[in-house]
Amino acid sequence: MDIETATRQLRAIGHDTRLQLYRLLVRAGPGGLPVGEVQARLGLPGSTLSHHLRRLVDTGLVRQDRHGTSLICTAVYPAMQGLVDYLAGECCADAPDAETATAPPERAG
Amino acid sequence: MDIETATRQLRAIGHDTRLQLYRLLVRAGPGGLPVGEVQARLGLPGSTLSHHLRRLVDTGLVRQDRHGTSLICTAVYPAMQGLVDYLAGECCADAPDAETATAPPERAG
DNA sequence: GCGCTATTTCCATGGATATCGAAACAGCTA
DNA sequence: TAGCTGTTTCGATATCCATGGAAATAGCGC
Repeated sequence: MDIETATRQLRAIGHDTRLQLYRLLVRAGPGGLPVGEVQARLGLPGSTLSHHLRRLVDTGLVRQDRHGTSLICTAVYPAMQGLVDYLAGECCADAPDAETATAPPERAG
Repeated sequence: MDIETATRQLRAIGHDTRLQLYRLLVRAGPGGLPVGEVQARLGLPGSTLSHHLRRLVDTGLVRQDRHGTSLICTAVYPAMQGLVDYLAGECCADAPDAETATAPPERAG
């Protein structure tokens, strides 16, 4: 997990509609949901939804698989897990001794 | 932690410069760093840095305290902890049974 | 191939963000 | 008060982002 990937994923879910969308897919479970179903539940125009979905897919947080004419959207759990792990490990250590314990030596300075 | 706060915080760190900035403050520990020191380390113009810092302070991820003429910036650990907790709990449960545990009845089917 | 449903791309528009120089402001010291 | 250092606000510009209607594409069944 590099910092660039992290920021892109963070920005992807840093939007009300997209976070709701992602939550919906997470709760739908491994079976996922077709785009049309998501559209019906969130009440969004197709083009807008497609735009947001693309963003999530693009950053690896969501996967899409064809199933007939429908496109099934599924939350990619490991991706979010990796992001949470990154935040907790790299950024969220609640003590400065993390520098000597888990954090790599400061490269920037 | 409501979804609106979550998205705002996510968007705040969903930016390369701001995530680097936040990491820097986390690694600096509870003692924090003055703005000038951060500016020197990241090599940013003061106005740009101030803009980003304001964003982080505004969302509660960073705190600022006067110390003479310097302004000490400190990472607010509980804020990030809350965000990580929210992501892990609300969004990152790898099973649909989260619906029966915490989810509202949006289970239209 | 034709028609049907599901989904995306195209295009335009309005709004938010990022950037940074210049000037203003805050607090200390003499 | 004058002057110094540290930090923010002002102002302007370029860029990215969000939104959604209309047209195009993808796959299925006949």
